[in-house]
Amino acid sequence: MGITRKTKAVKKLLSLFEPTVSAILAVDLIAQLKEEMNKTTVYRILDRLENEGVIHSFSGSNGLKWYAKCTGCSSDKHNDIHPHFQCTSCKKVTCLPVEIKIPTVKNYTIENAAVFLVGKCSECSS
Amino acid sequence: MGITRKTKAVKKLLSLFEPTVSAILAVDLIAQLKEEMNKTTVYRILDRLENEGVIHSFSGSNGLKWYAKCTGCSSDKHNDIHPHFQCTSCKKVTCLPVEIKIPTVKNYTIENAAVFLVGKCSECSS
DNA sequence: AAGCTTAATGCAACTTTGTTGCGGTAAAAT
DNA sequence: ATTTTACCGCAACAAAGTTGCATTAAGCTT
Repeated sequence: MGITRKTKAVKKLLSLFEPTVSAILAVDLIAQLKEEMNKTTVYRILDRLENEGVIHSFSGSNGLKWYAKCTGCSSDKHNDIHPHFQCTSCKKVTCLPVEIKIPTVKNYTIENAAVFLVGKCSECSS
Repeated sequence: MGITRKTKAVKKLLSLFEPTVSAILAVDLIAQLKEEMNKTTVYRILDRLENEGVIHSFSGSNGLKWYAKCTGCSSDKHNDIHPHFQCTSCKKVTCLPVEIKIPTVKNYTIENAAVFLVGKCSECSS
């Protein structure tokens, strides 16, 4: 199976998620870490961390992959049914700590929901 | 500016959206039309039709682009704040005619929402 | 119906994101 | 210290989508 070791690369990558509640584009991570590690390594570490419930991923409206820290996730269950919000001004994406009410729809059994919201954050709307 | 002409290619492409309420992957359209038109043409027609409010697009959880017929859209305003649903069995994606209640979140002005639901459709859950 | 104007198309080459295979490296375990 | 095995870098690849440019064909005009 494989156990994720806390290598330098893993620690470095995790540190980038620390100072912020924002999500980060996989592509941006790769650009930011270009001097320190290979893009293949970045993708593989992200995969592993996601499987362990440390981070979670989602797709933005343009199809690019975002990653963000998890709160209360494990390898068994990903607790990422919260909306993700992107500000049209600063382009930042954040996880909103809001409970999403999944609608019940006749003839459909809904098991999961991904909600991507777009608008203005408080810093940009002032 | 450019006006979309009803060429053979456009008619053919539109006909594929007629018999169904399902969304179609751009990639599948290209594969299906391989003998009749170039993939560049497919992408360009899809772009034009979306700008005119005839179809709308969204990204699936894997980042691939889906297209579906619009109901009540114009070039000015896209009325696509409805959830999209993908069945985990048959993989089909459909537009759900349900009003989504966009949550109000402190410090955020929400202007648009993309909701992607996953589960089982009625045909597959029986 | 012939000619003209311009949108639409095909093709090839390219860009970007993400993946895979494999040889080499380094972290743990013994 | 040696062995085991996870991890990493590199290069090559794959797939989705875009761009430039020459050619074709709609739709007007007359």
